[in-house]
Amino acid sequence: MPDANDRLTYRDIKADIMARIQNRRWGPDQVLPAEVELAASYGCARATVNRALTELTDEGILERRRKAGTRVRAAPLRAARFEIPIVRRQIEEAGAVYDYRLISRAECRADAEPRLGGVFAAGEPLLHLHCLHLADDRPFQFENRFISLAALPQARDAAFDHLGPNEWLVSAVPYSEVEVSFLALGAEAPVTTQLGVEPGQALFCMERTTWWEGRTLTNVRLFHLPGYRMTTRY
Amino acid sequence: MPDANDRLTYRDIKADIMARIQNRRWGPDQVLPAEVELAASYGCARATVNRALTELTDEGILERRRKAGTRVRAAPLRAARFEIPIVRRQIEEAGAVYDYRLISRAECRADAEPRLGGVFAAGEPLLHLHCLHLADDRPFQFENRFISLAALPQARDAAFDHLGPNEWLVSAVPYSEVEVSFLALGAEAPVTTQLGVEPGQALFCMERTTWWEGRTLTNVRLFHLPGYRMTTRY
DNA sequence: GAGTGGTCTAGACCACCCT
DNA sequence: GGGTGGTCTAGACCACTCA
Repeated sequence: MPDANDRLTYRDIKADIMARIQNRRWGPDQVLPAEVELAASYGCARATVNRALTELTDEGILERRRKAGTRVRAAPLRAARFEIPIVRRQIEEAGAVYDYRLISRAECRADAEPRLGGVFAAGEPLLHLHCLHLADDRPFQFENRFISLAALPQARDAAFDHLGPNEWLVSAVPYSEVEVSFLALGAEAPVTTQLGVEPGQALFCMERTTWWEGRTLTNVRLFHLPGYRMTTRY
Repeated sequence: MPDANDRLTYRDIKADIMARIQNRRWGPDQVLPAEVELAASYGCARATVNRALTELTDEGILERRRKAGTRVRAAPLRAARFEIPIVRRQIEEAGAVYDYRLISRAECRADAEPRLGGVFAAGEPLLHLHCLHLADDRPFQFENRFISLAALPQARDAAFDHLGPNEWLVSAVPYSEVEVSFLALGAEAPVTTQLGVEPGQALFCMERTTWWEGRTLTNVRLFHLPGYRMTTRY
């Protein structure tokens, strides 16, 4: 019995269904009434119920199969959504002054580091950049980036001394396919000197690889200061 | 020009719009035609276009405001979805045999560790558990958990020697509110001995705090082996 | 004020897949 | 075979917010 005389929205229905699940009126693995029945009992159109149920399914609370019906997931399949921050915006939103420095810029081949073997085509020419992102003049994030010169030859003409490679890439090739990983790495040179941390210190690292039409464009490892964490609620 | 004579689905329309954005036919910050016009040009109902545009907005590609219309986000707001794994299922899906061991079980107060101050109510009685999750008899994940005995007194009666606390909690209080963090921590005792790693070794850690009706139920830190990473694509 | 997206309705057809 | 969810349609009203 959710609302009063007013018409129900799909949000009301979502909330009501969620409440029934939390109250155990609809327990784990239990099959819910069919959409038509729910629509009748809520006094609304089937499409409205459908939207509520579809969203709860996307959120991992329900499980739906044609003919089998809708049931409450016994172990809710929880998925956390993390916004992938753009470092400049991240720093500025924290009220600090963003600054950027290019530390080094060199060309190399894809076999320079063993881990690049699985990322780029063998022997492909790469641009290798080390960059530092600062918040209020203090190191905030160290960037170790490789850009494929085979896929993006125009990167050779970009200096990257004032515009960071991320912002350059977003304007050159937005909306590409991306793989993101979070991992923990012990600090090694040159991260240690740039971030001012001890060797071996545990650092939170975000690694990102970007493709465009099947070709690897860039791979980057972003190293954060000790204590950094990514957080979300659900 | 997406399909042939067949009726268009909202997926076709999504794909077509995405393609136009990638081809720069609709560049960054450009305003798209209104829903009614798109519907006319695709030869379908407005609701179908609406669903496509709504999903692209949720995915961070578009930005919509009433009256202002729909525009292409200049810097696509990317959000990555990570499934929060249940360790037993994670191990079994990798084709390994799951095993669980309770390492220690003790009662303490919320001031036992300084970091618990911000999580539990001051001085609250807690159950402190150390657990090990194994894959094929090898350590896979170390669990350092605190459970509020004020909020969950029935935890006192659970032995946790065969059923892990996560599975116990899921059956006791499913569908609660959760905050998840990913962070990097240097290994310390007792993690070092349980996972068999050197002190200071960088470990990927997932921390999770769970509430129910405003009270903190549990806080857990899950430590993974070196090299562990969480990955997703978008 | 007026144009846009947000949502609901009532009806329909179909694909899937359980029994 | 038949019941279920997935999707589309055509129309409608409303809330927001820009100019």
